Amino acid sequence: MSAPDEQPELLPGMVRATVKASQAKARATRARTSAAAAVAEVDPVARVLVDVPLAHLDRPFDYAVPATMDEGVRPGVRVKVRFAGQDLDGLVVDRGATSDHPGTLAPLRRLVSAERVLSPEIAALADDLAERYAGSRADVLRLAVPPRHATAEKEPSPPAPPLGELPPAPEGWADHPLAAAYLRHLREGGSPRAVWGAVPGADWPALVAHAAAETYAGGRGVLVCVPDGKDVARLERALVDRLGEGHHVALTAGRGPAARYREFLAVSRGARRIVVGTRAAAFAPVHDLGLVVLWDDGDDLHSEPRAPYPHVRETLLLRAEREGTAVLLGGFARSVEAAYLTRTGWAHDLAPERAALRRAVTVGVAGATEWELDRDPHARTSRMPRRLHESVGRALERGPVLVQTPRLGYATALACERCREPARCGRCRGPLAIGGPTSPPACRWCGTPDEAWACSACGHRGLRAPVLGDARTAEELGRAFPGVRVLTSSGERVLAEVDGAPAIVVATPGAEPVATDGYAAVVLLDTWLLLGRTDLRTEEEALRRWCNAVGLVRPGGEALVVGDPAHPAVQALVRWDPAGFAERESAQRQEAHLPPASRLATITGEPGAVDDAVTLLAAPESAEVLGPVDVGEDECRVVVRVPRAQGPALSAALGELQRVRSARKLDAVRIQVDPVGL
DNA sequence: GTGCGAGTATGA
DNA sequence: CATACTCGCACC
Repeated sequence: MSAPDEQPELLPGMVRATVKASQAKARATRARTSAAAAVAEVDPVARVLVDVPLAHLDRPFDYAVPATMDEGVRPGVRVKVRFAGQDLDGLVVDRGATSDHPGTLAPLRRLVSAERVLSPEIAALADDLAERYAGSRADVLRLAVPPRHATAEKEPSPPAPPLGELPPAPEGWADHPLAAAYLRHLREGGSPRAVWGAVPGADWPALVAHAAAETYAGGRGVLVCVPDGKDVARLERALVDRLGEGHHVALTAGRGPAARYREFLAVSRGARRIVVGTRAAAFAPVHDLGLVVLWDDGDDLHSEPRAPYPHVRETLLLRAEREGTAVLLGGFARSVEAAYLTRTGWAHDLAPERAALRRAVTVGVAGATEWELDRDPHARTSRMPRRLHESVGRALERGPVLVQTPRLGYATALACERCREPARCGRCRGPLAIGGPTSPPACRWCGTPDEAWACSACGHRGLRAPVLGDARTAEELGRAFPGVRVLTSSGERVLAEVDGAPAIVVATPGAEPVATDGYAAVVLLDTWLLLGRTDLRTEEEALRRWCNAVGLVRPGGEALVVGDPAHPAVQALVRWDPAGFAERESAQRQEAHLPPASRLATITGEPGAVDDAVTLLAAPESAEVLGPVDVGEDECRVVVRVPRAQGPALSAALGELQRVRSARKLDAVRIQVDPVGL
């Protein structure tokens, strides 16, 4: 903050005068026993982001820096300030000689700690994200800066050891023609951006660790975000294999506040410059950030459930642009958003060679339709057609077999027992579901019970709950393959890893254990169930889950899909073409004015408040307002949609709306920009 | 959100 | 005219 040339000495002097006046006034009016503290000689003004939940107060406020705190008050430190009659937490974002505030400045109440927990980069990121998601900086900062732990803060953060000789590079990158150039750029300090489609069976943690090591060896920091703790553990092991101990930290939820803060400090102090973690790690203040990596960006664990609901992909891409870093967006599957990045040329496509894919896995479809499956005597007991049963039997001689089955209760809708036609309400066509063990099936939309249901397609009167769940599946498979070890991994009891011995491993999507040397075969059961949902991302999400399971196969292994070979998502899996699928999906969404070619936002709340908000919203000309629709709990929701180019204008309008509503004390509405599930 | 001053209602 | 209350707005 430097004074303009034409007023060299004037501004600082003015501020000092103002501050002194404020102290005089405070003395006079309150007649405190102790004299008001002197103010710092140089840069007596601290700009502070105060932790207030109100949108219209979401901006820095200026405070006078007492001389006693002169040393410690620097950008990024925590302070306590008097604000609207209460003592609140704040973060110093800047210090300067002058203030724009016309009144007198209150002094900082207390310097909580001289530890600089908010770097300028993360402060800027919080600005970007608050703007983008129409939320407040305070909310973003609550996600970005972990709670202080005084004991952990007293401990020093030992520096990372010198980088030793690196082991030979893993082979997997050779399957991607562009990878060598990409990795070279990383090492040389460049900022290449790529969307990477991993080959099934690839040891992706080793490949990510290699990319991280190249960047690190070139003198820069790395940030890797993965969906869950299981992936963090895998990546940690890969990083240690590659670089040795002590070069990275893991930032995950559920490791306790002390550990969390200790690891955060190791990063903010620059003692560690490689970070791997789950979504909270996206905010890690890595020094000299050179590369951000996001694995499986389609996993909805990357979507933050707390306001303002930022998505890790968005957070990392904003950082990459602002901090000029390289980007690696990897996965076995490809999200529509990732496809959009390659389509617009924002990122390169680090696609695998066709030949490598052919070597990696053979995907076959078994049991053409569920109808056929039902007529097959084998399928009666195991939901597996004979051909599949034989393949699994053979694969079991070579190693473990993964069987993916949809989670119990994943789809609660009922279907015709005979032809699998989804059961629909006779009145409103909504899905029928079982309310409880004794109640008759009822419509999930209008609530009408239907005791005399008959299938509209075949006239059959029997209903089946389509999901059998992993426990039942495991039991059936145990009977079908006597003497074979059957393990399950789902829900509360998730296995991280299984050994190479023959076993049937039944897992729900996302809970698949890694096999030490990969699975001899991967079987996908009940694929029609994952496709039975009706939301926007059903097919993309189903394909993602299948690809992630098939990704665990050992090189040269096989995958078997029980499903409809004519379905586009099943075809994309068989041909292993998630990129092409995402590309087509992306084009379709563009035609239908859906994200990512459009930007959507939802406004949710009491009907009156939502209605009011829509009236108040100064949306861009091109905006469409859809709804409101009832979403239960006396709440309703509208969707606002604009072409992507108008996205920033929509965000700005929504932000302004929140500030106006907060200032006028109107009933709160919840705003979500680009919500994942719609 | 809280605190405060202006403005309005109410009553001795 | 004194006191009690609501309303609106600033909050550094």
